[in-house]
Amino acid sequence: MARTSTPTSTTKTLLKPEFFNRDTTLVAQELLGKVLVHRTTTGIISGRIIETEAYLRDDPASHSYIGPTKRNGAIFGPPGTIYVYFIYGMYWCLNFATRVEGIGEAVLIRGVEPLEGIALMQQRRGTGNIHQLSNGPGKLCQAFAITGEHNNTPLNQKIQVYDDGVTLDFITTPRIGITKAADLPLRFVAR
DNA sequence: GGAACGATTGAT
DNA sequence: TCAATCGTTCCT
Repeated sequence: MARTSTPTSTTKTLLKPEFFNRDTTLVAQELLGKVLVHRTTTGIISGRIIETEAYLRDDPASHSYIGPTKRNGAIFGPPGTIYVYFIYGMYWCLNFATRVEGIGEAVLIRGVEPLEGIALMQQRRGTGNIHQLSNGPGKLCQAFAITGEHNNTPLNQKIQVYDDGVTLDFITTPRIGITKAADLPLRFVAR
């Protein structure tokens, strides 16, 4: 993985809610290189974020488009609020709400590079292939043991994101798996 | 109350 | 290319 810069120290700074209280596209881009952590009862699982997508207001592809409901309420929560939704009857997907409370925008975490807890991820995913552990939104939630119980909870409780000084080059593409607003360049993938 | 569909994945 | 699988949404 190409890195445009490496950490100058081992400092790990937890992202504050204010990080998410900004332009959603910018947040999606800047989350690349940050480290996602889940402190589970069986151990710490972590990985570096390498793929994200932005979902905006007035965006037909966004779950928030229809306005606040019981399902999507977390998207309208305070910045950094965790939004986990169940999809295709089988998988969970992880998002972080952006902008001030009341604004329905979020960033979908689509892929991470495994760091800590790889054995736990392999166990949960049922494969030993490192490259198949968390390279998709449903896969990473399975690997990280992230489910609906985490929906609509604040950042930095059991699930955290920290900055260790790494920034990643990225490319921009249309979002995956959507039929509405499918042309918008709101997917960001680390090179 | 019923039917269609979805920000996915893995097998065929 | 397609089945798995079920909560949400939308239509009647």
